[in-house]
Amino acid sequence: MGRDHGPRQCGTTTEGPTVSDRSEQQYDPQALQAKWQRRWEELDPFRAEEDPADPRERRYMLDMFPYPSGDLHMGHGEVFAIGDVLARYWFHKGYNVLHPIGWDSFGLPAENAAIRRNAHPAEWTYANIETQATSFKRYGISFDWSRRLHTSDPEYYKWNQWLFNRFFERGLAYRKGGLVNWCPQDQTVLANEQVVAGRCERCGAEVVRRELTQWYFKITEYADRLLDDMDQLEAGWPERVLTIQRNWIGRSEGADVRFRIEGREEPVTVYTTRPDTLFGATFFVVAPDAALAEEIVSDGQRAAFEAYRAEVAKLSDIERLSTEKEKTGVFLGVHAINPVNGERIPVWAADYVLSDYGHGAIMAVPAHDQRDLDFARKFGLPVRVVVHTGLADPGETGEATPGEGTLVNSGPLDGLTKAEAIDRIIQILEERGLGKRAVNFRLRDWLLSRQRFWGTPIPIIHCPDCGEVPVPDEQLPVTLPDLRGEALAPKGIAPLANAADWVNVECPKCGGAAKRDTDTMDTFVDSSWYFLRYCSPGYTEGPFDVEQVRKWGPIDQYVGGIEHAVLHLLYARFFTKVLYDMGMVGFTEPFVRLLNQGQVINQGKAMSKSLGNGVDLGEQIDTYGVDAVRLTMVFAGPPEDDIDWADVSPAASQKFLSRAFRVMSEVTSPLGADPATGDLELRRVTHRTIDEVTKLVESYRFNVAVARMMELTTAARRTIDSGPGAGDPAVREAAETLAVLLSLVAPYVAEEGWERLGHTGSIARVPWPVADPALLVQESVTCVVQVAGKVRDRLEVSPDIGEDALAELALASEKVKALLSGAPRRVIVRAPKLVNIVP
RNA sequence: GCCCCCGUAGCCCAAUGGCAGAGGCAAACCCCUUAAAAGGGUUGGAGUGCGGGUUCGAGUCCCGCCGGGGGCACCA
Repeated sequence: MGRDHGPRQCGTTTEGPTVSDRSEQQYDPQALQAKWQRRWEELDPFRAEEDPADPRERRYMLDMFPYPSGDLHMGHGEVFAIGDVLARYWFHKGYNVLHPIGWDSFGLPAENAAIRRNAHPAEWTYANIETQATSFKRYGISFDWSRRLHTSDPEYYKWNQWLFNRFFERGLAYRKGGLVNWCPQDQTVLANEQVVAGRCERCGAEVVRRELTQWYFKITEYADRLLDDMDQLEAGWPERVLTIQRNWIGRSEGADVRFRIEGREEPVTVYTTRPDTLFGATFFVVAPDAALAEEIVSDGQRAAFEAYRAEVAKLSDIERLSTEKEKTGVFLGVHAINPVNGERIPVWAADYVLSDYGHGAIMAVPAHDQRDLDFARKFGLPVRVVVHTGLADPGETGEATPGEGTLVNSGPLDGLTKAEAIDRIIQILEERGLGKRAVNFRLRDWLLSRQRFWGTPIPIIHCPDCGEVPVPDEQLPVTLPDLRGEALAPKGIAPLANAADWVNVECPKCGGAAKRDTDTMDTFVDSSWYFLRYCSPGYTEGPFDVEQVRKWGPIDQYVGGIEHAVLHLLYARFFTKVLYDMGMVGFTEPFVRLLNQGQVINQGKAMSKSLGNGVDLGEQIDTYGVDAVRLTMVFAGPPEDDIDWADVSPAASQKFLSRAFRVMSEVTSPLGADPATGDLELRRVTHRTIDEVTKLVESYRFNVAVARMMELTTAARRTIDSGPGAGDPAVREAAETLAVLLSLVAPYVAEEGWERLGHTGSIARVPWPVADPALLVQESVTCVVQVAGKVRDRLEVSPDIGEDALAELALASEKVKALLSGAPRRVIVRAPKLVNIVP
């Protein structure tokens, strides 16, 4: 990008100081950046004030903190540019704003880099953090740098461990064995939320199932509240995110029904959303990996069952979940008894039943459930219609009939509708002790242990006598041992197990020989509460100062990508509720308003090395300047939309900023000139712009707000060139307004312009302009006169004209009269802008 | 398969149910200039994916298609 940004050498430069040195008014972004970055360091205009005596209303603005994977990229450029519009707006509005920054600095890439370079993950991590911090400062985001935090600092992750202990005490952190998602590439287990379509969310490798004992957070205990509290979010969160979370939590209502299995003492419970179809159950299915299957299989069928189970275990998630896959299964050689009609039905094992949903077993009603029907047809099992829907017999067509209808073949339920039958059968089951109403969730507990190094050690000591013993709070943090290079290489077990000195400890309870847990926490634990830490970043008595969080929280505005809909955002909501129950925070939802910015793509595709379509943020800034890049990000379209960098023009942004800068530089009226004496037409534009930009910023329509700033610039330019000229006080008013509005998006040029207008200090805290209502009223408006919906005439009328007067005026129009024969049937008047005459 | 969102000039995008165009890119032309760059200015161009409906009036509301994006997807 060999472009010269130095001051242009003008051939006409004269000796000594001159009044109109043209280079003086040249827009040189790089020079402004250097100058104002220094000034901001001195002036420190973005510090959040903790003083309780400060009367200003508080606002908390937060952007999702970055992972230090290298320098900032285009995506960061977008989020932070958008977030800064709101943060800076709040500064101008006179709020006491908290706008912090930190780093989500634990995670796998650091570890992989360390293995490659035979180094410690911290070296790579903290070097990248410094690079990003420098870039952020250049990018001019209004951060309070004094609150900076890094989750990989022991001062931070100590509190992950402290919180883990609290969760453990409350039974919300527990260990259990079972089939888990294993990423063979990253050599670690994953939470359900981190598996997308059977692949690792991080690296894209196909996930396999493994039987392992792991730590979990009991997020399912909060499933109901996570769902119900979304009512609080309806106003401030995008509907899309709420829908994704609702789907993910997946609440369903139905009944638990107890079936006896021949040869087994205890009845087996199944969950069904269609208890009304109980009389249509013709077989029973158990998940092959459920303990129940192993237990009840008959001797004669055991070999077949074990072979089947082994085959199923080999399948990857992608194969197992494929909708094209034919149903498979094996008869277990036993029968279950239908509790309502005493019928004997065969028990099968099949992998379309999941061991970890409901009770790992189902009653199969092939007539009214497609999956059961597919299975029944494959294995020749009977199909019995119990809900008459008017559709053809599923046994014949292969199409199950899950819809509404009238119950048949169902004893006491015959003749009832589906809804009536559900209520009735639940009543019958409850009376006879055979079942009860039940609710189920798709959400699973959060698997939080990871077999990797660069994360928070789980503060548990395994003692042969005492079991799982938490590391006492006063011994926290459990810091990471000093492992580097090859020692971190994934071997299927946690790297921490390699540090013998670290692993072998005394049991805090009995003093006997014991071992530390060698897993680390999912890094989503770190980000589940960091927003609370910012309120008191140096606090040593707990994860955060409860009093400070009470003052700042909850977060008024959160900005980040939608990819965290069921990851970070769900986990953070869960943590907040637990902390609420612990009495540590006073709110149940952490983020009042959420904005999901889109992605920056290029030529229709996500940027990637393999496509070679990457755009480098630093290079864009070098070429066009920070302000132009930020303006391009904000102006490209609605913030939620993706930005295709091939469709936008940072060069054009730079041109506009140059124009705006010249307007601000050319003002010749003195500071404090009374705008009331200035050009009325320009004043109207200025005040209309203030009014509109204010509303547009508050409703996130930043791209339109920028368009209005462009119009104001054009209007001022015109007044200077072909109106009353640069000395008119209205031009000063327009230029000063422009500087403040523009400072949300292009802070450098705004600061410099503000200074050239004769002001001192930073523009950042200058009060937001207020539109004069008198200047918003137009002298006359154009009224459209339609006949039968077609525009036939225009009238210049007073804005406060009455309906009757306007109608009269419209009917008096020659053009209208020419089209009317006789009295109109109807006249619709929307004063002062429209009259529609229906002939 | 089910659910959600989006289709407006060549392109990115505006438009409380009320004149389809605010802004930008690109294009063409003009001014400034010895020339170019920079700068200033002017102009043209869609009837809103398709088909119905409601309404005095539909880009906007309703129904059905088509296209694009996203979520869930053996969750009983």
